[in-house]
Amino acid sequence: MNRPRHLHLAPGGGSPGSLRRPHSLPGLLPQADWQALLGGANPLSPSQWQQLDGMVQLRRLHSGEVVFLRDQTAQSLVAVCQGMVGLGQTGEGQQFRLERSLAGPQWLDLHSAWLGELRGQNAWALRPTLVLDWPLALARPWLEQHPAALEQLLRALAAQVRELTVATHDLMHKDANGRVAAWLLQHAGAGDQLRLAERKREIAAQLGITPETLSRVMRQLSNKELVKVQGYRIDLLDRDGLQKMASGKE
Amino acid sequence: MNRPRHLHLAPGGGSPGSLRRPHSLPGLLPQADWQALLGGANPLSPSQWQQLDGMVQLRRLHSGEVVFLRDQTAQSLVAVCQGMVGLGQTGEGQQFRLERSLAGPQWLDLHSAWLGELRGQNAWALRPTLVLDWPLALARPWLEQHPAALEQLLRALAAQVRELTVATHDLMHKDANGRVAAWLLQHAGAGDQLRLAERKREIAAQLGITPETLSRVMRQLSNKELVKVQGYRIDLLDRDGLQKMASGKE
DNA sequence: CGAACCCTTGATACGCTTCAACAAGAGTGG
DNA sequence: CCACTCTTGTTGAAGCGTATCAAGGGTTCG
Repeated sequence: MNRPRHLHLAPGGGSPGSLRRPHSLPGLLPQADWQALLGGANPLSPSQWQQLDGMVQLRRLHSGEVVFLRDQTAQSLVAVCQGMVGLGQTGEGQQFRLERSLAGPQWLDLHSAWLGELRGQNAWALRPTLVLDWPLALARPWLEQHPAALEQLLRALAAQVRELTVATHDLMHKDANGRVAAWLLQHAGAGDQLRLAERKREIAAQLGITPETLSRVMRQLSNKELVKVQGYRIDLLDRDGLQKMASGKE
Repeated sequence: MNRPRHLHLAPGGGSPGSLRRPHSLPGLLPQADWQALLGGANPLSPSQWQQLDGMVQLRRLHSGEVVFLRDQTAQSLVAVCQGMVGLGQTGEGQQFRLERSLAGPQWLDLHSAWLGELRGQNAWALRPTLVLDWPLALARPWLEQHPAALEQLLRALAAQVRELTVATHDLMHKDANGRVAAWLLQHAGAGDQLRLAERKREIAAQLGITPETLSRVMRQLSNKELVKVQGYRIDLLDRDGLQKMASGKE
């Protein structure tokens, strides 16, 4: 009912292979990474893995397919095991507008089911993706027997609160330059090189700006020799300068 | 080190009494409302109340006093028992910039301590306030013995995720008119009348706009006869019109 | 009374969006 | 192989929305 009709191929320019969208689902071995989702520091036992596998439902999704819709009642915890999922509202004309994207393995919607509310956002696969549904009716009693896992779930929820708090702060108080600079620093991690894993328009959407503005900002950063842009490959030339820009100064 | 020196009296106009800021702390009986914070549906027993009271530290704060600072390591769960607390970052010149305000009884910072990180935001009393600190080192073992309470905590965290998600969405996709309209509808609840419990500049800050813009938007709404403004008292005249404006249409 | 605070209103400036056009890459079908 | 289409990113010109700066009125406090 929605988005991509064909989705030939992804970006021009450097066009990293990771962005290609084949019609057939590649080797997504249908397996959940429970250690990443629930384990944390203390490892889970093989029997626990088995119990968990028995409770969940796995779905392999093509690029563009719906994970859930915002007016559906939430009765399960949802995670993306592999691939990438977009979260957002419906804009004009039934089209999805991206607000956030999550790469697996990561929890996708932990909060709605606990509140017994609607999902609140639409979720759809941004590329071939493996998604996990864990009905809360099964999860709740299991978690009561495994407080360590429950605490890990709580930690994941806490991390989301932190991320969203930062996001609202940036939207309120940073201009486009600052948000882009902050995004670059965050996604570069330790290294000074970074390869964009999403289309630029998707990055722009998550920063709350238009693709045109992102393009102009990148050129501006490039002119100031803060970064070097080659298609989807970006080198950070001046971290201090970027940091200053991300702080809103200058 | 910061904000109000005197804070004579609050707003002009209608000037609701709830906004006055006396120098002496009125009758804040130093008691935590555990039922609201941890109970939820199932009631807590008197012995549990006692245990909890023994673990926490209560602080009575004057208007403007600091609850915590953003570069402090979080080792406790913090809640507002009574009064009102502002959350935000430090702007230029060591001044606090409000981003969110929470009225008691409500959890203030549930997430930082679980992550073992810094607070990330400053928190200060917006009026005489009773604040609760619950060291995580004590809370964690107690919660393992009381899974129902832990689940309630998780629910509170989930509610914060939902709120923040809505906030980021609004900041990304709604203009000032839409955000104000949405705010009015949310805070009016069922009734068509609503009395502002904060200064207008604080409301504006939470909406990510300047006080000037808020004033202009209110006049615009008033001219369209969507609302009737009398100082700090606001009557909603046309909920459908406001809803339409909040949706971004028109 | 003056001082301090708040809200309001007006004029101006700036940032970003919108609209439009263009180039490049990649599939499609002749 | 070509032209054709559809995508993405880029660049430019115009316009809207909001911030900024400045001034004035209202209220409370000392």
